[in-house]
Amino acid sequence: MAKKEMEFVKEITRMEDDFAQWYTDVILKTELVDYSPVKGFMVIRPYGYEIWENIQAFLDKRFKETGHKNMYFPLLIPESLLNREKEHVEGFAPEVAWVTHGGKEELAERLCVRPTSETIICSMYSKWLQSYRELPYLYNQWCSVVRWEKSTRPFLRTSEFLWQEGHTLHETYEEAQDETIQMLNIYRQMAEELLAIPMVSGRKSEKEKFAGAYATYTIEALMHDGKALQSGTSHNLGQHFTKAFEIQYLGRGGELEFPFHTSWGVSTRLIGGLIMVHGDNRGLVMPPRVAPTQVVIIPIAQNKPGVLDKAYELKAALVERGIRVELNDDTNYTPGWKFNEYEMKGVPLRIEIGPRDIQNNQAMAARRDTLEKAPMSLDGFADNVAGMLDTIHNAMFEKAKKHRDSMTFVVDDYEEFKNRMATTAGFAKGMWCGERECEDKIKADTAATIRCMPFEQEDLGSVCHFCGKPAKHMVYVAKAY
RNA sequence: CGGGGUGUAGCGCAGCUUGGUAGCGCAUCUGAUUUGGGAUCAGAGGGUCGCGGGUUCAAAUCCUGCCGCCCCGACCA
Repeated sequence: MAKKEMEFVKEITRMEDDFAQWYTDVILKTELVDYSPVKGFMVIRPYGYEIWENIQAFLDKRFKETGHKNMYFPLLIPESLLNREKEHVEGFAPEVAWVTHGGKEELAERLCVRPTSETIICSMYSKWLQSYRELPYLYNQWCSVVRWEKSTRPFLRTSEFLWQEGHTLHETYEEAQDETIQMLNIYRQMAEELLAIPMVSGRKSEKEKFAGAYATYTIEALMHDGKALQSGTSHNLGQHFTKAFEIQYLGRGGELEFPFHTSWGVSTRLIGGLIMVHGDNRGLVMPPRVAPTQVVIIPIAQNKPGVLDKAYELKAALVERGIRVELNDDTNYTPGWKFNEYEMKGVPLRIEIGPRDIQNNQAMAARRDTLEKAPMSLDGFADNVAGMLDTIHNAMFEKAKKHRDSMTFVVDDYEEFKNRMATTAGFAKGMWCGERECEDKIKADTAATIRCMPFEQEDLGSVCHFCGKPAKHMVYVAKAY
């Protein structure tokens, strides 16, 4: 058995040996994605897509609870529209894909495949908005966007990715700012309550903010290998776009006004994040609330009388309770094979039911996160399972938080900071002067970037830890995906 | 766009040095016996050897051009 276990582990590269290869092995072997015939474009397979559907369901409910409605805008944007806002076009121009022909005829004006939809949405908003009475505009769309990336990795950076983008208009700056922060908070809740990923949230520096934004806010997670992942952004766009697109309305005082604008988005990148935060050398570890399959039931010695009946009875009880459950009664595979298979796929809880268990009015419950196996009573079975899933969620969140905290350090000494970024990486906390020159030097020296100026500011001193000038903000610095 | 690697069955690889009718493991299919941590036996199917050109009686193998993909950087969610 020990030998077989070693053989199994060999199928997935160990994290410690090569984290990037581990990631690739896991996503391919668990059938989350596959590479497509077009470079940089991935196929999301059913097991991966179901994760995205669960993320969508969670967010869509929150969006609607906060007054937003969904809509859909076209894939293609005329070049002239993209060019309307200067910072924006400069930010995205290098990575847009162009449609130049319709059939055999060359188009009079090139059309870009949307890299994001601010421009086309604003052009329509300017047509629609007339009066302050219509504000706020609270809309969102679920779609995919295309950015022609030079180097790509499934989920983390692909040329096309699925996301949602909210686009709202408000009467005042304060309202727009409240909206921006509200949506960031929803993202943070989603990350913590659904994905069990602890986030640092805060504001981006001028260098890192969205092209055309007044201010960008972000949630940042730390991956198992010590690199950070920007996991969601919310932008206060001020009046940059509304002025460029001449969105005007008649205000309360009878004057024409420009509204204040926000946009916010998360993408399928989140799936990459949950893999790299929770996964281990056996494969995926799915947080229970987002897991496509939350519980798998494996009957043992299933041809013995009563076993399969009991297994189906347990499944029915879990379905009744609203738990996503799968029962694998395929006789071509041994229980051991199934155990390994579902562990690799990260199913949070495995229930084993065999003749001995039935005799004792129990089942064996094996947790994926801790790999612990213990008897579970069949009295109140569905409640026991539901409780266990919550326990697993909480344990996974705490474990991820502990890991992040263990890789977070204060910058005392610049040389040590450089050294640490080159080895174990992690989150570096420090005071920062706020100057672009200093930020550029950090990147040149370490390849790390300022991830954010967190809302929860800590007073770590009065001078910049990176250049010695007077400090303005406390920042998190990390290497990023 | 720079650096590195790789291309032979669905997947992982051997064969190439020294040219001679394409092989192994896993997976798949059929049947039987099995089932508390990746079962066993018997049988079966599956290939334009990345693409083009050349040398040769003969090319997976030698020469040549091209292409794809992966990883690491720079750029970005």
